Order: sequence, then structure tokens, then C-alpha cells
Amino acid sequence: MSKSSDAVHAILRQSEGFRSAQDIFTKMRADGAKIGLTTVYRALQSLSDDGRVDMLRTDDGESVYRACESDVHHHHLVCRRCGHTVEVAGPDVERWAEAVGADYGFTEVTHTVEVFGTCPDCASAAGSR
Amino acid sequence: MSKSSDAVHAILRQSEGFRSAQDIFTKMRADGAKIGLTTVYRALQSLSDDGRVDMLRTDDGESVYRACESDVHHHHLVCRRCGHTVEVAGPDVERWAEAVGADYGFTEVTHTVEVFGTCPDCASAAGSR
DNA sequence: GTCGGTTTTGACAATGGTTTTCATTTTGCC
DNA sequence: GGCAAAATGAAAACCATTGTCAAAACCGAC
Repeated sequence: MSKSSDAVHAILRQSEGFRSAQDIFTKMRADGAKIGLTTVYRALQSLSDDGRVDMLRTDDGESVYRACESDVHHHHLVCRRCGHTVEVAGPDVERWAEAVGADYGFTEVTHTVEVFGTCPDCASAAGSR
Repeated sequence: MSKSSDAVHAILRQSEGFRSAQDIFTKMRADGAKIGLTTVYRALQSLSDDGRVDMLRTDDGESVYRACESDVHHHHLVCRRCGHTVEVAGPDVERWAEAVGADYGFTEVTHTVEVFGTCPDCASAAGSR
């Protein structure tokens, strides 16, 4: 459980934002790697278990992963149309989450915050809903 | 798009927390309603579009719905151990999300915020990871 | 080098929630 | 009643994810 995991991790580190498992698989195959989809999922799972990648679900139920750059905690502003991602820091949110948790006596509080929207480009590029 | 929707909405209002679509379907059938799974999904979708029910995804990708009691938008504080859920309002977060979106020119900004932690009960009840 | 056993891998099948399809039924309206 | 539009539901299609299982890679021991 290492060579493949490392390869997947590498792909993730080369990537900007979040990527789906299938996406990663496709890219790896395109890069010439001989890897199976199953293995990608397994790698992703163990990496996530080890806390080396972040995993979250998009609105349509797909899981997406990102290499964890644990030093700085930040969130993402994702364009729901083109997928363009901006990293945003949100000290206020961090504080709020902690406060809320503490308020109810919760410990080991973590939080997931994702902001979705339509980016300027896509907005001007038109659109029906 | 009304009789069924109303029926589904009624079930939801009778329920305490979140229920899955399949769950609702099963219950309605048990209650003697002649309704199809498809219709339940359709009803849920339109109710959700109209903002009359809240919809969210569990960690395993299942969609769950709940009658919207408060017209106010709120988030959840979930115990990662026992699943106990507390509803929390977060005006600050709402404002922050909007501000962040606006900052980058994003429109139609929505956000997902979930706070996880270990609730007091579970914390005292102990544990291994 | 090779033997034996353990781990990893990946093609493929299976799962399961959700969505689509499409023919039938119901509804609203004249 | 008659007709068209909307709603319905059974079954099929989807599709991301997970399970299966036999083959391949790995590894320490001989």
C-alpha cells in the first residue's frame, strides 16, 4: 500500500484544487501510469485515513480529494460552473466554529466549509440556470 | 405536482429529524399510500426547490430531507461519534460567505458548513479513536 | 536464485441511491 | 363526453463507489 498511494498523492499535490477519484484515475492513465480505478479508490481511502488528504463531498454526491497542506487551514470558493477554485482564509469562520462547538460542550471540533458560486467569467459568459 | 408533494411534505412534518427518500417511500407505502419511488423523489426535489424542505447529504452520500421549520438558514453541529445533531444559526458565517464570494466577484453564492465534534456524552463515555 | 507466504493490484461484477424513460392515468377545461 | 397537458409509477438506466478474486509483485529465508 505504498507505490500506488504515493503516485496518487503526487498527482494530488500537483493539482490546484479538489479532484474527483475518476478524474485522478483518468489523469494518471493519461500520464501513462498503469493503475486501476480500484487502486485509486483504495489509495485515496488510506491517504484520507492517514490524514494526508482532505476529502469532501460535492453537492451532487461525488467525493473529491485534495492534498492536505496542513500548515495553513483554509477554505475554498468554488465556481459551480467552471470549477475554478480560489483559496480563502477565514479566521472568522474558524473562530465561529470553535465557539459554536464549545457552546454545546463539543470537543475535538472540526469543520467543513465550502463556498460555491458563479465566478465573474462564467457569470458574464451567460446563463440559464 | 401537488397531491403527492403535499403527502410527502406531510410525512416530513410528522417526522422528527432527517429522513431519506427511500425511508419516506417505505413509510408511505406502509401507511397504505399508493405512491412510487419516482414520485417521492420528484416531490422531494420540488419541495426542496421551493425551499419548503431542507436537504443535505450524509457522509455516505445519501440525501436526507427534513421539513423546513424555520425559514431561517442554519447549519449543523454533528457528533462524529453518536450522530447527535444540534442546529446552529450562524449569522456571522452567512455574512462571511457572502463577503468572500463578493470579494472575488462570485454571484449566486451558496455555502456548505458542517461542524463536527465529539459531544459531551460521548466524550465522557470515553474512548479510542 | 528460488521457494513460500503475504501484500498489492486491477479487471470486472455487484451495489445501491438517484434519475430517466415512457406508457398509462389523472386532471383541468371546453 | 372529449382532448390536451400534467402527473404518476414501474422498470430500466446511470454512475460513483465497493467487493471479488485470481494474478502479479514483493520479501525475507533458505
